[in-house]
Amino acid sequence: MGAGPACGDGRTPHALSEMTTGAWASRGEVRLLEQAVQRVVSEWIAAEGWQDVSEIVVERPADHSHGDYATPVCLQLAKSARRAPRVLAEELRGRLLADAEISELVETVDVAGPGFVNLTMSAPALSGAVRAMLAAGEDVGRGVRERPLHVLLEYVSVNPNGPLHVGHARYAAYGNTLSRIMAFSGHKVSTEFYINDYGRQMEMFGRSVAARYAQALGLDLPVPEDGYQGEYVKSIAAAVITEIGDSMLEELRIGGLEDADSTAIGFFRVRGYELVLEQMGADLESFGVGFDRWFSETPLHAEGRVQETIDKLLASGDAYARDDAVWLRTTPFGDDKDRVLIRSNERPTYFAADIAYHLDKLERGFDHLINIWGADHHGYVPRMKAAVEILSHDPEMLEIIIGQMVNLLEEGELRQMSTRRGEMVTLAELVDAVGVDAARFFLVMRSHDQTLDLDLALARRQSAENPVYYVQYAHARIAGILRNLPAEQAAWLSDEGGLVPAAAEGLFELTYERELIKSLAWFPQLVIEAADRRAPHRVVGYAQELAGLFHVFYKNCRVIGVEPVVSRSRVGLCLASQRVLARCLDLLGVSAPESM
RNA sequence: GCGCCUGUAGCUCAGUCGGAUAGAGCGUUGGUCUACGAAACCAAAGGUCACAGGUUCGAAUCCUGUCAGGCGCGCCA
Repeated sequence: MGAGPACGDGRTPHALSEMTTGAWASRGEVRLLEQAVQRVVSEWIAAEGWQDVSEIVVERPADHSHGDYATPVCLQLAKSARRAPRVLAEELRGRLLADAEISELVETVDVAGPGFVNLTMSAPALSGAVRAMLAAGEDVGRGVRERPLHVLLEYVSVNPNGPLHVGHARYAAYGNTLSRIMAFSGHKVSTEFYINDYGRQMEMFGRSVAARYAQALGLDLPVPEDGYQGEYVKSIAAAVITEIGDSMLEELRIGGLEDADSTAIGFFRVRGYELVLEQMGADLESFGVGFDRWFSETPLHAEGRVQETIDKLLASGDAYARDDAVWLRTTPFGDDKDRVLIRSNERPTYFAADIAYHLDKLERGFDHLINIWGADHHGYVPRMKAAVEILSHDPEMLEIIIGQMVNLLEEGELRQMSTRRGEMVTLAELVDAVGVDAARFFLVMRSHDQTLDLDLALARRQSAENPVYYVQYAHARIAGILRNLPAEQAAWLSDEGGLVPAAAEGLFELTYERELIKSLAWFPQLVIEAADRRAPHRVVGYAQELAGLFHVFYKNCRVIGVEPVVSRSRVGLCLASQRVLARCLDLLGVSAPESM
């Protein structure tokens, strides 16, 4: 796969959706029942000569009375086999029970409903799963890819002309969490912030800083009509004054703000954006978001690389001149119209620089490029994908993830944000209000293509009831339990391998234990799904489910003061639960407290 | 007008690429700490999955149309 014609459904790039398994599973410590069932079914289909089904579904039924695993495959096969689903299900049941591998892992195999085959795990399968998790240690759930990809993930990427607001915070949290998940799932991920430090918006920003600088020194230069009115610009101007005093004032008095190429305006633009960028880096860092590289747009222009890229496109015939401008031929690749690279005033467009940037990415040899953009840029997607396809000849090389917006509410009232008017709630303010953990958890809790309502007043007031604490509490609770184990029991922890026997009387026979183990055993697959579907919010949902199952288990199952074998195995279950919870929180960039 | 995203409980949202009786949190009501952490647990109430057709053994999920909301449709970035 990978080299053939595009066959993706547009939601998952086919290059990334190859079959994979968690490390501890693929090492053979646990033979996943699911895979064994799939094997038996496909052998059966081949033997009978039936038409293959697209995927042999083996799922965890929502209803526990339907067993631990279930497959509806007989319903799908009925037509091709020309036999009643329940008859097929009975035959499959026999085949499953006759299989050496499955019979060991399975307690019961039942035919139910219109033709489902339901399986329940055997005690050895349950204890084997826990033993394998403990053996994997901190790496439990880490994925191994048959073909790991080196992915470049670009996100946040804004004009450095103002503080990051909560909309940016969402993309920062999403992108950072995604990078952690993809890396943990077995890919190699590099992250990058593209600094849009060039162009008209930045010139306007430079003028705005200059105006505030002049004003602070008693020269009445008004901030331009389309300039940046926010208070933070005054702070920047003040910072500049402490650095250079009034040494730029005279030049502003003479030259004013009009000439963008003047040394004064240029100075304020550059110094202003450096200060903003510094703050951005600090804010992101304290938010748990770091980048492998910060890539500045300006050198692409200064070093002539934008022009080189355009020349290359002209030479290949993908670009052409018309109406005093230069255009890129993007329509053959699904765009509505061709796009301008060089304006009739001879200045290159933002798009032209972005192409040069993406050419740079391609030349660095990544297998796959991912950009995360806000919904307000989605109209830009077809031209960018067209450009990368022209450069790479691979329509799937670039994947653009569109994140929907954040609606900021205050007591249910919508608050509009505008960087230019300086009306916004910043990332830093959000973190001050609710803390990093709650902010990150909340921002990735929902699917990225759902607009997110964030009520600041509510978030502030309910901070003690935030769902993040539910998960953190489960982790802290386990830590507390293990910390307070009596000496004899505490000694068990030094021999994790000996905690859970392969089989014993009373071992994991309660529903609470079984449900918890099943959920834990699902984790490696959850990681793969969250990574391949670019869906960090699944990790949140999973962590909540797991925490809930642990709380119920703990409420109903004594860990200490029961049969030694049962007691030891439950300590093992606590330990495995704690590790998986800690890993989930780590993937989300949320702390896993030992106590709270 | 065209394109993208969305429409599921009072509110905010999940829903394992088409599976069995649609779930969670918050909110509401009522229970549970003289054995390991009550930031927890248990129970109750609450649904025309926007609407109408279609595809099939089976649809919240896929297709078509309608309605509603958000975003976009520059030689701005």
